[in-house]
Amino acid sequence: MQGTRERLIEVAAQLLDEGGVEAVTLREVGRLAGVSHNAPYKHFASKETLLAAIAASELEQRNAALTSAMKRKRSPEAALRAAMHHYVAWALQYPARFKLIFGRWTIDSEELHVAAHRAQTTLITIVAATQEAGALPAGDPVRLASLIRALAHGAADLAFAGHLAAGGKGNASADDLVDDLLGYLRKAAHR
Amino acid sequence: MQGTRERLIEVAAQLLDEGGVEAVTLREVGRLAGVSHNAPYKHFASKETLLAAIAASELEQRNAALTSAMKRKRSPEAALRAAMHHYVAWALQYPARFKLIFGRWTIDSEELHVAAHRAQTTLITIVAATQEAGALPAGDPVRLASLIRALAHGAADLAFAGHLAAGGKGNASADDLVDDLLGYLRKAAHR
DNA sequence: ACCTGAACACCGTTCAAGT
DNA sequence: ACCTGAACACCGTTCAAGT
Repeated sequence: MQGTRERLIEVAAQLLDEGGVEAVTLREVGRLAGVSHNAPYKHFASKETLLAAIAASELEQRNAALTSAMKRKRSPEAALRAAMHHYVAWALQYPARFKLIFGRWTIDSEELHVAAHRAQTTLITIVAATQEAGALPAGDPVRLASLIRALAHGAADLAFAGHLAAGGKGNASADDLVDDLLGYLRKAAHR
Repeated sequence: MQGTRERLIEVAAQLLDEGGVEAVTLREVGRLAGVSHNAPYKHFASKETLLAAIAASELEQRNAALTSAMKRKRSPEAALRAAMHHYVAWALQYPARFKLIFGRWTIDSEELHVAAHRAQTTLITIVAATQEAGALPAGDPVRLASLIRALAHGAADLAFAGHLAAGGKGNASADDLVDDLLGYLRKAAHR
């Protein structure tokens, strides 16, 4: 038996996945949670705060999944590739969570900042290890991690919206683009 | 003296820039345009249709600006770099338009598809020319254009949301990431 | 401490009229 | 052909109560 607060978050996340952020209404959340339409205000200052709580919880989960998945890979390069493919797959399967986390936060949640920073740090570590293995060009790993993350992010976003090379040959999935980038970077490293 | 339809689009675009898509209410649009709150329904089937009209008009404008800017560049490589920097600058200056165009379209506007396809074609042409000049790796220009566009898109989106290497050294702007990618691709081409 | 019901000021959309 | 005012079914949020 969980508390009302946890049930509200759970129900809201479900609505989010089913119909996007616009489907998350406090009234429907309350109804599904079996409380009145304004009971959420006893646990969250506003609808935005509830959404921020969902985003933070999702980021934590992603982080845990990422770090545990990393340990199962033999080479840092394979780990990096797998991490980016997971990122893309997650974004395409849960687009509303993806958009929620990477939209602009009107709530300045400390929890959210910490989780985002941790995710970034994990990626930087993998990038640095891949550089040492010679599969990525030398240089600031922070900046290189940003490059790789930005590509995965953009590819996932365009793919979801249906803007990725619609029709004809030359079609590339978001995963293909991730592989292309890592391939070019590997080539750029070996000269 | 313009028609009501044009004034509605103009006013709605202004609200969009000022307060994002959530600030665009049909009632406020009507008020600013000097008509009743449901006059927009005589010109657009729904709020979504009005937003789609804004997106299409914006895409056309971007396209015109892009093609005219291309002609002023000496090399295809310089043209490509300038095009991506323009894209990023536009996304950061008009984030609501950016999100509107690259969000999922619930309206299947033919106008919108045509404009998006034209923009893609323009970019592919530049990419192919840059390949011939030897500043990009060989291979399918459609796929390479997708890679470059996805990076610019992701970098702009992360930069706007404040998720790009927050704090510390190794900070990279979206423009930096575009330059980094083109640099690596150039290096990968010359081996 | 946690919850409820009524109320307020908004929405998008529809409809019966008006010119 | 284009517009209006009233109405409907929703919202987020607040507030005075209740246990």
